[in-house]
Amino acid sequence: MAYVLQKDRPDGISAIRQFSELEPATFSALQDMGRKRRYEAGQTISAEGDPTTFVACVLDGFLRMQKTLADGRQQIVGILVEGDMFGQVFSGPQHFAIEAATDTEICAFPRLPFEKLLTRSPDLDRVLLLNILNELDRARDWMIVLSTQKVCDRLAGFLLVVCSRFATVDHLVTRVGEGLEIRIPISRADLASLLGARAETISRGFHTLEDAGEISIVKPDIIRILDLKALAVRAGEEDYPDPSNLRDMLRSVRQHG
Amino acid sequence: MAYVLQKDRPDGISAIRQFSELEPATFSALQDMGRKRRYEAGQTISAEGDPTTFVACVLDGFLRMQKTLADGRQQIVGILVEGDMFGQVFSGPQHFAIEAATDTEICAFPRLPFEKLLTRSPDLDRVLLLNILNELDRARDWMIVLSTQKVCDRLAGFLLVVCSRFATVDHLVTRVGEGLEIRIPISRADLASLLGARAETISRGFHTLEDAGEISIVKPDIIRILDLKALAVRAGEEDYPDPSNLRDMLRSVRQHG
DNA sequence: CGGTATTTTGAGTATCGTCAAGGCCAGTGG
DNA sequence: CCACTGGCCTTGACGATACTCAAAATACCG
Repeated sequence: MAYVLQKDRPDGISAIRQFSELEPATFSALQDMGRKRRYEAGQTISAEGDPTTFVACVLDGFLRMQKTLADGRQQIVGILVEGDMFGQVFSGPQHFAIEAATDTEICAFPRLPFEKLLTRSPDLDRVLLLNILNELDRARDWMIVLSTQKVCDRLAGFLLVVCSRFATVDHLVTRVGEGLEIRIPISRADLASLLGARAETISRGFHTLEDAGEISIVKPDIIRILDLKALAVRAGEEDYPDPSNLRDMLRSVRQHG
Repeated sequence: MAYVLQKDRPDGISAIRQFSELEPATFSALQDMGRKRRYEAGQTISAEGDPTTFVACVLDGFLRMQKTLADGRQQIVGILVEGDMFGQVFSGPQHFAIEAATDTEICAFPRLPFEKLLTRSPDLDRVLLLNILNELDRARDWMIVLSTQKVCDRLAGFLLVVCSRFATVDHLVTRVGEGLEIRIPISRADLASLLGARAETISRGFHTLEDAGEISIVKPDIIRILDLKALAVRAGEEDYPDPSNLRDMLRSVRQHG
């Protein structure tokens, strides 16, 4: 398995902003124990119920966190993007399977050395705590999105989440003139699973939003946002424009088009 | 506001199992800074967007974590029970309001002293980390429950969650002969909000489950479980009987009836 | 340019939300 | 002791929404 070094960004964990705040000693210890791994779209990185042998950090690509239901359906409970960590620390086996949704690169740390480093590095402990708090926030935001009754409203919520949280990731969100253009990195079927609906309904939902003049479907996976406010209303966002989100959004999204 | 001491359990944070693992110095520092507070059902403990001035731990009762949507509806994203902590550490204002669902007693720690203690007490840091990881697990379990299509299936998932996670709380779950009897501590309306449905639909769902012979509605808030396996299948639990859950369940539920 | 996977569209059915009315229970006051 | 009241739960009828299954259209890839 040959590693292809990416020239346009720092190598390995240096690319992850949150690790740059670590003390040099901790950082280099982490760097020494980390091993890069690549996975192709569709590969399983960690199965449900596996004892966790490593803690990892996503460098590039998109991962699905999912659970297999009794009837065989796969329910997606979250998407992992660059900078996200997974593999439970201090806990037993994982409750969810991790699969590559696209080609993916991660940095894996063997669990025991990592925990050992953790106990003597308050700075790493802090980074981890913040990471988990962030995860928790996202999980709850997701619950709000999922709590919406109509599928188009969930779609609106999804688009807003991508705008705010995934804005800094890859080139998912770009500014095109007045509006924003979003690339949806996963298939309709995955999106349907994520939003608790069927692919057909997702499709209809997108076209409903388009007919309402709130978005424009450039290509199936490229959505242009025409009326951010209308989407926010659909999603039930009380405080539009969400100050923190919008600030993040505008700070991180540079003029690309 | 007179505090009524409860005689059948240790006072204050001593009652919370997870704190008993702290080192004595940390524990007593925590005990010194903690202040008990009581709230009546319906009172708001912390509003959405409030800057968090304290971190707290639930001693008794049930709290709602909720968000007010644009249309004024209240969406519940979680229930807090004894031992749960809330009030974000190291983060900005809260994203959700905290309200008392029943009469409630909490122990509040002023935020700054708490964080100060936290930075010099790795044991407290560990407890907090575990608490947050636990929260994250629960949030994801909820997402699985919410991802179910039909409301009766979500109800089934809810009942299982109560059995596993809330088994140790108060006297919510008791064994009655062969089966389990569950007390539902919140109203139909709250339950509906939690499960993303209407109170009417929740009612119909319970009666559908009763007609199917899987539960028996003893009183509106007392549900007897007749067919745990059928509920698990509805909820999409692949691995019935869920080993960890069932073990917890049987370990913690003593013969009461 | 063809073959495959994905997305979209269509028609029929099941489920849920909505609105309105009725029933149950506890607390209150006669 | 009983009637009254208010809150909550339940039931019924109808419209809206989403799921299912099937087929067509489009995009993707060599």
